[in-house]
Amino acid sequence: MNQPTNQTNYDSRSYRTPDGAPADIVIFTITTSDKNTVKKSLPHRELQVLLIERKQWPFQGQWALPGGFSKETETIHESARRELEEETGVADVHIEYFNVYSTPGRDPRGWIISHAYLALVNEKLLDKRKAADDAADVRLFPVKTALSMDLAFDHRMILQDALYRIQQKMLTTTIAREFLPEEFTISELYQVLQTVVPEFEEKNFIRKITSTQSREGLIEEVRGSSGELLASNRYSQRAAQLYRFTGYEPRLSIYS
Amino acid sequence: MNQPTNQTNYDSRSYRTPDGAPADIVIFTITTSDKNTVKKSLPHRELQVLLIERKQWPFQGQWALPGGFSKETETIHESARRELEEETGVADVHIEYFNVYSTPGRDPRGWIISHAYLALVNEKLLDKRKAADDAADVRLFPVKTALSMDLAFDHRMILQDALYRIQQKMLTTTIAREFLPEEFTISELYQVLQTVVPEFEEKNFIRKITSTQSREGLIEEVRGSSGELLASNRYSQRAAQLYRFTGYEPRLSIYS
DNA sequence: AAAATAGTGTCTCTAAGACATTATGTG
DNA sequence: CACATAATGTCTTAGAGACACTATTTT
Repeated sequence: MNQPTNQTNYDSRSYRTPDGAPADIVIFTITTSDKNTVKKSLPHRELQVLLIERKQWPFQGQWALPGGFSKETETIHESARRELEEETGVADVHIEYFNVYSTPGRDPRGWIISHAYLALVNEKLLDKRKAADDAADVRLFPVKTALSMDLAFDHRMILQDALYRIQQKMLTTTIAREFLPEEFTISELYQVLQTVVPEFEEKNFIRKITSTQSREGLIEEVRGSSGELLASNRYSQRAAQLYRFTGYEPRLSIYS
Repeated sequence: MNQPTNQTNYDSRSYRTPDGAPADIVIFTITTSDKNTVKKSLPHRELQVLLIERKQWPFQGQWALPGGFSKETETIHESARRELEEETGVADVHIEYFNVYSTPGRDPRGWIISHAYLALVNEKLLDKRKAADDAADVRLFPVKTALSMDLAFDHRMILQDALYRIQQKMLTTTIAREFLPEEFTISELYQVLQTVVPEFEEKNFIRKITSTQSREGLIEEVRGSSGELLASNRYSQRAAQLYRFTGYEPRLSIYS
């Protein structure tokens, strides 16, 4: 690309250069499964991560984060999105960059600098893929389980860092929406938050989240065509008010 | 490093590999200069960024962020710290990674993936360096000025992203401490916040920051050996109470 | 009626926010 | 005494936090 003329004495070949710049992706989803209770009840939810079993050296037979080498003609971000689509069959989901891993020796193939992304994929979207190729070498694991496994490379650390990041983001942004349908009940939202951040606990959550002044329109009631409030009884006998995110993202500050 | 034996058919030389993985560093500082008022007064503060003038192709003669290629034997983080120390003469300051830049063609020297760090350096620490080598090719620029300049590579965008990040962090963490002495007055803290985030405005700032319950020990009064409160009259006739950060970092949440 | 979730009533306490007022010490 | 910053007084409003209580619908 536009090589200048006075390229006096620069030659990249005179330096040792990296052997690759892959993107690795921590793909999170939340699975839901019905509790077998007498009545309708809230489902059991669990935070899962997608792993693939390596077929070749190095770390053959071990589980690893999906990922792949980026090409000269794309940004690493594009590489990550491509990889995500290959593994899950979905595009246009939340994907964000969070760290780089470059400890010497982290990859026996050479000097390989890994760029770690995290993606949040709604279970609904993953289901399609599952039907298509139910390969035994691509599986969802509960995050807790994955963290106790002997993963390839430094992927355990990457997963740990990703978990920390998603927990932080879950409480400070509205990414919880990625795990929810467009319209959801307060209980669903609360469950999702608790699934990702087990320590999160707010008594009177419904009170806080719906108080007008402070939350100032983070979520809003869903109304029908004639303005009446809409509710759902997916999870309970008594129908619950449906809400949706408004698109408003509060700015947080420790000084106000 | 520990090459396994069954390295069946992997050869990194069969792929196109990157030509370098540098770290670029956005070094922020806040300069203070006395206003010429009749009485003692708060100084004028300005957010500055350190730039260096390029001596070679490419972008010869243009200003750029300090940075350098990372080596195979170090992490990129170590590379960034090394670079920071070379340019400023200081170690052990706040430095954090924030993004990667990999748009094809961003560097005419080839496929070069830049890792962007931001560092916060106290003006006091930079002064030492200034005396040592006052090279005209290393200078502080007000951030606003730097953003209007034609910087080398995609450094304008990197600077823009770094500014956004530091503004966010300034309000959600206690990094303001990096720009303050150990012991500071409420006005100093407020000034630093406003210097980095001009939109930040809190009437009754002193009330909020010192109210016990909500801030719950973010800062604390400085006391002398016999327990008496210590104050400073650096900036005013009436001495102001000195405070220090406690080390406590509040966890923020939009849901509570 | 019991189960399971949804939502309200009510109370106390304390912070938020606004704004005027007072305090301090020196050129 | 005027200047420039520091800090308090006072008032209103409203949320936070806790917990008991009521509501809804199906098996």
